Amino acid sequence: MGFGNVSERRSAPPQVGVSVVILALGPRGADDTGTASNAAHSQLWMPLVKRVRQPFMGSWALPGGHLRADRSLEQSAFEALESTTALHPRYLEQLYTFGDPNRSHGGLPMVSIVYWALVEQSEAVDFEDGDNVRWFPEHDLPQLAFDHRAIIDYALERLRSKIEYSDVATRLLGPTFTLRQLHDVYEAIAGQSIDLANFRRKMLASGDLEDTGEKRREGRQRPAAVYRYVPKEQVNDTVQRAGIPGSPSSYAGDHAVASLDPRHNAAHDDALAPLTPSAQR
Amino acid sequence: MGFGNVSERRSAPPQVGVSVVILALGPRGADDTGTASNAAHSQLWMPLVKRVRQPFMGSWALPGGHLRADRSLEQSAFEALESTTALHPRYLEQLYTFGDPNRSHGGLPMVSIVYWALVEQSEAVDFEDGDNVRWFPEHDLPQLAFDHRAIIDYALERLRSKIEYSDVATRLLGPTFTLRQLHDVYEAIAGQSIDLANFRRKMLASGDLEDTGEKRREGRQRPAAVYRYVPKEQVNDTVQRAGIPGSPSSYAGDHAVASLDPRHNAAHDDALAPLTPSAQR
DNA sequence: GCAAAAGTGTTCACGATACACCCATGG
DNA sequence: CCATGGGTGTATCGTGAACACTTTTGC
Repeated sequence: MGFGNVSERRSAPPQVGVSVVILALGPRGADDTGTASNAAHSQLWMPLVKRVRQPFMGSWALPGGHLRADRSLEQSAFEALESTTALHPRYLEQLYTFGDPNRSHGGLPMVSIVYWALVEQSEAVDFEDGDNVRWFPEHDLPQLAFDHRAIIDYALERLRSKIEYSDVATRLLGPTFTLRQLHDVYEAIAGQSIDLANFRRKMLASGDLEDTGEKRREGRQRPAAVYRYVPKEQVNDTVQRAGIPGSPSSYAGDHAVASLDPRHNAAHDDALAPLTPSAQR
Repeated sequence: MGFGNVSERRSAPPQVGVSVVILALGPRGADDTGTASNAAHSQLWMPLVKRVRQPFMGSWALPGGHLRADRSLEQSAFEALESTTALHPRYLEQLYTFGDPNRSHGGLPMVSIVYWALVEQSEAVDFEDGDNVRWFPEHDLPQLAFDHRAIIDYALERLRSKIEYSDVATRLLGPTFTLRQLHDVYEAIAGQSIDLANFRRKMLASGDLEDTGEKRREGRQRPAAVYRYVPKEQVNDTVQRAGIPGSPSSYAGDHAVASLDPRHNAAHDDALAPLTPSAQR
């Protein structure tokens, strides 16, 4: 597969791959090394893989894989995620496509279609490290290969903005949760304290939380009510378009995946596609 | 360039290209055909090109082009835009990457990295149609090739959400404008009437509009003050990352390109990259 | 001076914030 | 019975929507 000469190689299309930023809520108050990060809140953690070839051999990098012509981008992202980390995301959304010619710093030009995923805490609860995959807390990342550091920052930005108008926060928890747990997620993502009383009211007022009737005791005092996320009426025309962002869908069985409107890019926005699509918002 | 057999072709990577959704503000009240669309506001128009090969030969489609390993994605999008329509965008941002295996409906699997662009009204003021390129109003689009209709809808969604927290609206006008002109843009994009008094106050309160001192007469009555968009203080660390969304930059000379935070997608968000980057928000 | 558009003022409803408070539970 | 966290009440503030109003211009 050799190219003829330099100019042919220049006008040739670049290589294309998929990468995934995977995020999970870290253990309560765990700060790993005693870094200066505020130990009050939980932190977001993510798995990274060690590169075994040049360039950036030995550096940590985002899990990734190849594209296949018979798979949707999302499926490719899902497979890359699953094969490298064996995790099952509760949320998966395209983040951005990176293709700057010099992002590979000496390697061949590479276009990366990047997705971001959320997995629930219990999936990674032990934050077990394999041979070539290891979990790192958001505030204590190692040196990263390529432009992966910037990509992660962008994913975190997206998460932070998206938490305000979608249900992404619930995807870091299990299918049911207490208001305090949800509150913790919001604080972890925002990185600052949020008034619990007002938070509670706002969440309940949204109408998207359904009381399961169940009670759960987190600490050693009074048990809290357990809720489930149930998006309100899906006022939506049935215009369904495969692989089109803004069309959310179910995933891996019963895990609904949020959509969003592309504010800011909103903008930007989409959701899982593989299974039964069902619109929202 | 033939592949060996079916299974090889399946696991092979798909073809990759760039496409661009180009939007401009249509002439005042022009409705082309007397369709049922509310003739009160202006409308958004976009140029499409006629396909000259299968699949979808003869259908209208988004302007597009190839990727080159020695160009950034944005540059490739810019070149595709320029070579097919000869337009100079005042805004260019990555929209989304589409790669569903059956979006080509019989053609080879194709991944499209789609950008969206805004050009100012005067650039396309005559909405002149070339041989194979023609302008269409948002509410009177022809049958489109591939999934391009859905892509356009998504671009419009993005524009509509992004207008609320960025300066995209001004990119549909020239460098200076009256509040009424800006108001018209907002109404065209929103598709509904907006209280002019409140709109005026809100815009001025944002602090991003600077009175040029100039006066301009649109109709035949009292001339209006002319403003220029001047983003407030750029409170931003100098962390600059090439090709990373959220980092806006200048373009084609003096045309600054807006950034955004990725709400909704924000999605979703980035801006021009080629020239001197300078952050915002 | 009249029509049309530019530009200002005033009111109201609602949502977000701050913070005081009561209730349920386990030890 | 008391400490801890669950859960509620309430006053205040700022923003956006509605709409009445004044001012400036051209004919």
